Amino acid sequence: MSEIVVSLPDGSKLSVDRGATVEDVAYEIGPGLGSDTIAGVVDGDLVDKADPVHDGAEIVIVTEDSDEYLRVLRHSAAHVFAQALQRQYPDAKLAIGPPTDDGFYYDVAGVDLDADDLTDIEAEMESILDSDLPIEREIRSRDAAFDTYPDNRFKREILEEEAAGEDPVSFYAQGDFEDLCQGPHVDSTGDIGAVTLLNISSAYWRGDEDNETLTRVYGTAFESEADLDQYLKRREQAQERDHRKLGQELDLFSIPDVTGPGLPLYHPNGKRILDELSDYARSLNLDAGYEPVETPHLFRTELWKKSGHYDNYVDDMFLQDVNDEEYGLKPMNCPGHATIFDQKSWSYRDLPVRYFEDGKVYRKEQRGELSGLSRVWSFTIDDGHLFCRPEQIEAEVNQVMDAIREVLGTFGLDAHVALATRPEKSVGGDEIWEQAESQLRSVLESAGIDYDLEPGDGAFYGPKIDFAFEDALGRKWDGPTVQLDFNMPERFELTYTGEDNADHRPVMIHRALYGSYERFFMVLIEHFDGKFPTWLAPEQVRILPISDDQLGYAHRVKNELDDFRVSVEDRSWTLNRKIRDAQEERVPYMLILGGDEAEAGTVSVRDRKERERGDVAVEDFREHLRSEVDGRRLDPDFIDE
RNA sequence: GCCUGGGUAGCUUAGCGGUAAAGCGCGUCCUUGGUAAGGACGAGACCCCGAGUUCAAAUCUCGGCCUAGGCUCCA
Repeated sequence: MSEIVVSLPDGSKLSVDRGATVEDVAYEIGPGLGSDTIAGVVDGDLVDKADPVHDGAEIVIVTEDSDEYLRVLRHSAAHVFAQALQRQYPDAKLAIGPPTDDGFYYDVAGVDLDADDLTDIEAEMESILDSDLPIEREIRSRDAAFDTYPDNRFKREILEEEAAGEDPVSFYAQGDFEDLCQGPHVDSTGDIGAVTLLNISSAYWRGDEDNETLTRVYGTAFESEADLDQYLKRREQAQERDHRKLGQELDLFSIPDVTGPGLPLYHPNGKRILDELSDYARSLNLDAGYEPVETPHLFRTELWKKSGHYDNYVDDMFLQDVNDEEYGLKPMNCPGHATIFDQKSWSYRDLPVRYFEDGKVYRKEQRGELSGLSRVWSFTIDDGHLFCRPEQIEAEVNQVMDAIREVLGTFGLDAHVALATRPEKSVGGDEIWEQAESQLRSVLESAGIDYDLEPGDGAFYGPKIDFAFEDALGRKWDGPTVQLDFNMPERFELTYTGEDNADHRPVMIHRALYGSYERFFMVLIEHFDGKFPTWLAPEQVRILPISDDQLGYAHRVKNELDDFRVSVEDRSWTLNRKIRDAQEERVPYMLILGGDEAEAGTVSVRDRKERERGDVAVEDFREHLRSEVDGRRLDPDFIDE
């Protein structure tokens, strides 16, 4: 019998018989591993342990201790859901039910479910786990597979497309249930320690909005009840951090019905934070050689016809007739900035030219997409555009990346970085695209940044580097960005005079350090759980007199701290009550003043981390505050010292 | 835009055919307190909007608006 060679995670090679399965490989490595094998990863794909391996394959053996094991277990949990559903709703048509990053879902048709029904299904699932049904792989011919699903067009479609040409195909069976499936699965339903169904929603068949809508049930599963409880607890805590909830509780912003959807109102507390963010971005931009500009909110649509946005996005623009002429609220700031650039002639010596503006834009996003501050109709971009010579791209992008990384560092934020390259429909020649993409890649690599390559995901006008943040519920949102643009300079016929005294086309770079203030604010609220660093906190210090007798002294202390956002608590409450209120509002520092302090001319400091220090000179506290705020430090650290 | 839930005092929610209830917040008074809720009294609601069913609608039906979770989209 001939042999083939496979490679293992530690880089070693192993010879096995041709036709060997994943499980055979595991036994070859060691009998203990062989018997523990649940599944395998072959060339990056999760497969059943009974799948054959091929010559040169990279093999990872999956056991109960592997990272992939939870995925396998959740896939099996999806089958258990389907089994339970079919028992209670025999007419339900199963479509597809894969594992996800933190659970599974199953899309089904032909049932009318609501959230209350999930309880019963869950109970049925529990009983399937208790029955500890063996999960067995069955190989069936194509014809037999089609016969299994005489009236389930989803499964038939999967056989025709995903499993095109496969014969035989695999099924997995457990008790009274079977499902067309590639696997892998755990050995028995009893191996699934804990399951729960989380919510019910809908999805288009194959994610195409022209297709029918299926009912999607989300759930998750773990090896043990304890793991599940921990997950549910963490999920609950995350919901407590939701920026919409905190925005309400901390009086930061609101989006009332009367103002229209996706049109947020910033209250004084929220606006103070936005102003600090804006000042910070402005100082970074000024240091980096940007010049502030300002453009109006309303323009002739002429401008967007010229930029090309009108053709592509007219349905998402807010338009208005003025004296029989069409105007529109700006959906982008770049055409305005390009037009400023175009108002005079430039020498190559002047480049790069860099403009920035906190520019409010208006986009009529799909109604179902609006969500708190994450996706809105009116938002402000910390928008910068720079115009440079092609050979300056790398240096400029580098500078922008440095600024973005400084911002992330200041807030202690993590972001996913992606390089998005040329899409199918694009403008600009091959040469400039290749040059630009390689410059972006070289910036990322020389900075040692981990990034995902997203081929074909660039804008039609140029490649880009995007930074994405996760919200409290684990959803990803785009934030800071650097985008090259070969289109706009062309459309606006922007030029500069080169050394050769001829006209040349500049490259335009769009960049934002935050993305939009709205979304960045959302990220910060959730990231800090409302406990903003002192420099951002709407109220930095609250003075709590123990009784009304100290009110006079409290106001004198406030005056000594008038560089900062300080208030005096003058409600006639007990000290405990005052502390509780300040604590719940996440005020970084409380100064507690009683008779002793008033007499000594000192203050007693408590921070929101519940640490205290008495007998502090106001002067010392003020100096500390100055350095903490100017240093944009993350946590109140007076009491660390 | 699509699917499924939901909209009741400033906030969080209960009530689900007989015109409204609680906690917090707010106001007044008492209390003047030493590191996370002192007490009493009081004010506060076109029960999202419009139409329909009914002797009677916050409650049932339909439409609209807003909202939540997905899906689709995102210059």
